[in-house]
Amino acid sequence: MIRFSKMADYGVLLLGHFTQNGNALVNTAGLAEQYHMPRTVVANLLKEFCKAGLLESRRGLHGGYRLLRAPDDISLLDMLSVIDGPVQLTDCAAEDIIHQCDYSDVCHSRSPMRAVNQRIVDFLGQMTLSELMNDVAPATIAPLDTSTSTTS
Amino acid sequence: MIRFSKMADYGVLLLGHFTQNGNALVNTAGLAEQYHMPRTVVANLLKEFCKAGLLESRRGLHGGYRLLRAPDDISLLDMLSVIDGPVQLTDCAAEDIIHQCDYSDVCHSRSPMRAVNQRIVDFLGQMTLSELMNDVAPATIAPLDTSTSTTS
DNA sequence: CCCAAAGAGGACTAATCCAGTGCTCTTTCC
DNA sequence: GGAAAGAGCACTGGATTAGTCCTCTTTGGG
Ligand code: FES
Ligand code: FES
Repeated sequence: MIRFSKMADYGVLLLGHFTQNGNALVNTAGLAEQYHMPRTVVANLLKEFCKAGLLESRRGLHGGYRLLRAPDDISLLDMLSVIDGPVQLTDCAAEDIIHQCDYSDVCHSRSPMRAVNQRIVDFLGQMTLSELMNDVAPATIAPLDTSTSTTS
Repeated sequence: MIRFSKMADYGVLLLGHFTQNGNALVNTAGLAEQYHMPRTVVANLLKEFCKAGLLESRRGLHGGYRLLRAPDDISLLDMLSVIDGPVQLTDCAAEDIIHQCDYSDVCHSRSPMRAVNQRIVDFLGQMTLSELMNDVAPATIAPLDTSTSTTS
């Protein structure tokens, strides 16, 4: 089954919460209780988002987290990248891979696969946190264009 | 890292090979050698594709596999489904899930997430094996449409 | 001034999943 | 009848992931 990690699910849920709280500070314990998730898991996730610059934190008594960027300036890709790392559907899908993989001599789909990967990355990058919370329908992903070359 | 399984990579590579061989029978040992993959792995993959109706097999001496459907009638989604199972980016992304997940009471992104999932499924479903072998550029994935509802 | 509440930063563990292996059975051809 | 090839499983070792735990720092309040 092709799936984001469970942590990513949690992460989206939690970040979603911050869009509903203005810029008030929200603490780990409260979130863990409200979303019935393990406290430690929530703590780890928020720490990661904080390091990645999606949230800002306030330590000490009455501390907590709040969004650092606007909900429509945070993409699904941003969130996923923090937790699941880059979208790299196949080994040689990474944009910056120059050195060929073990199968480059016999593989004829390197370039199309990279293009597929890029389409999905772009799509996830266009999907914002606000849209995720607003029940909108995502755009469709256009099929491959068999004559134009839009990627490297 | 968000990734298809390694087996899926192998699978695409192998199916790709069949597009270049007309309808000649190709056997496991030969493929394994040519693609320097473990014989057992190739065998397992081809068996799966065969069960799924993408390949047909001929047993016995001089047996082997060949494509059962035309290369432009086999989508990337077909191949991935056989090996990695359904694309279900989050637990509640499955189309047929009626019963709500553990977080449905606090989650506001169920519907958009399912739509995201569906867009990706559609995209993978449009990508054919021929296109994968022809170095074409995949279509773009259009951004979310915030007014129209194109999904359930 | 000291304590409690909260985040920071790691390391760690248990359980799950996946890639790869192995074996036996059946089919087919010569 | 024997060898080559696929069918059908069940299994294992290693990697990955979910979740835990502990200690340190920061902050505010009494
Ligand atoms: S699998 Fe790496 S070049 Fe195709
Ligand atoms: S996570 Fe299941 S309803 Fe949103």
